[in-house]
Amino acid sequence: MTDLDHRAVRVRFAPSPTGALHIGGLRTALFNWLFARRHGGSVVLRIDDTDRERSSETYLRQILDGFRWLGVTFDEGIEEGGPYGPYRQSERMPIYRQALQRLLDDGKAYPCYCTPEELDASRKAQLEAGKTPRYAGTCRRLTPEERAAREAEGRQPVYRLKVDLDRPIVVRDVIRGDVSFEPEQIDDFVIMKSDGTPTYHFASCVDDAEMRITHIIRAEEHLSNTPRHVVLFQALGAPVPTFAHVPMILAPDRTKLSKRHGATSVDEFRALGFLPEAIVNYSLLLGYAPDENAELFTLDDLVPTFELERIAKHPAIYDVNKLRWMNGHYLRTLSLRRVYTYAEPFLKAAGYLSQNPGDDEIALAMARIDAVRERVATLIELTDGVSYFYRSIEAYDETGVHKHFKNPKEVAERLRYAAERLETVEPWDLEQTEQAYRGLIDELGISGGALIHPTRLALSGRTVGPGLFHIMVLLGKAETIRRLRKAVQWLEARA
RNA sequence: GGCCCCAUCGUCUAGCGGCCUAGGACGCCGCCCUCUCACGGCGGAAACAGGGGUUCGAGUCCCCUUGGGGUCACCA
Repeated sequence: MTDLDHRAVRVRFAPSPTGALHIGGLRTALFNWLFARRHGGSVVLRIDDTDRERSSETYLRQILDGFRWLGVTFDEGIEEGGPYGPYRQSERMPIYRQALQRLLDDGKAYPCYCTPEELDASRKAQLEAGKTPRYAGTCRRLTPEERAAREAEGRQPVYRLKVDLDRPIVVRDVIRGDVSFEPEQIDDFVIMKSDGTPTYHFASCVDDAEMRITHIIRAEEHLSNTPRHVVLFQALGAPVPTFAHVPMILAPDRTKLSKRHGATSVDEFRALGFLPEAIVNYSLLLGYAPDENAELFTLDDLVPTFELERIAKHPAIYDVNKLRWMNGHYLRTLSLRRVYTYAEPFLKAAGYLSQNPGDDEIALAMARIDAVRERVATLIELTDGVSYFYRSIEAYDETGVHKHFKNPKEVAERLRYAAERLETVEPWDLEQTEQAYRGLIDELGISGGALIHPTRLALSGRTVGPGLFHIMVLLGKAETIRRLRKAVQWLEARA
């Protein structure tokens, strides 16, 4: 183990492409990345796709694409290559077979012909008796004749690791300290399935050994499996890596994250209009506290001081509310250019932007985004927030009508004056429009709100939004006046 | 059920024996700013799961209880 300390740090993130990359997986990947960067080591992205049934190329693409979007990079992996490839377990079958053969030759593994039914029955019985189910070891004691007989029957065996322990297995975990497991907890477990593919435990350990992984940073759900892995590394004659089991992220109902909990995957958050900066920052904040009170940070900020020891031991429940707040924070503090880039696909999808917007179109969009971004939390809301700049108003907000279009006749008259007054405004900017309005308000001897609120409703259809004169400028003179007149008509029809 | 991990405001957390009448953030409530909504600023309510020890002294160490989570597959 001490020889590990002298080797360059090598960590891996090994997702199984059987589902989307969720926020917990992302955080684990980020911890790996941070640890590698902190110690000048390498991160490898390995794909655990030994389950051919459930693995899909679609999920794999999604995961890869998600990391790209988030700006998370790997040093070795299925796309970047590297000296320890292939990095896809489905392409490493010969390696597992060789590893098994070595174990067989050393007498450390043996074929097992028990049927699933037999095993199941035995397991159930033990479970009911309140014991940890263990494989009885029947096939371990098979004579060559018995073995040959079963082969002759055409039975395809699984292969089990021969586990003989005379003392507890101690897992050295950086986050939790030493965790000890009694020998009777670990039986002769299966390492190769009857179809010739390795089990997760086997593939994972063989690869970690072959790829010279020094630290295994993964989710806590694997802690209970770890003594098996320790035994496997030893059987393979490989150094045992240092472990760090990071706590899980739970849904608000305190159970494991799943589809029924709404958005939990990176893709979903992305579609909902969350920014990479916020997703990365927030997921890290769940269980990691860099400094006393630091909450807003980037991945790079964390590198110089990152320590696995600072990761929380207890599971965290994620809170969309705080993510929303954080997203809003990035929406209003990131450069306008960047926010525009993130918003662009949303605006295009809504039909507000053309497929290849010109400079003027982009400049106007940016100005509109800038006016709205400090009052929204997501890109979806941002898109909604600028909607009335791009399409005419289909309806006036109901409570707004109640409040500001209360006396149709009176309001119509005021808005007509306003339209007339605005005709004369030149240049059409913040100062001139406001001056014109203030003047009119004075002349009419009314409160500012009495003219401003109905105008906002007339121009945007809403009661909330950017400052009124900002709206006017961003809408343009002609459109502002057109909407005012339209409101006048609407009001007169109701007077 | 066996085994393993965990336990500070509703949520994320700071705290590694005295600096804690427990700090910060989100959310919530008030006030200020103000043409609305936000943003921002100021203030407030809100937690050491319970019980035993150890110690001059325990949120911090130990034990038990309770609670939560994980794991016990030819799934990863």
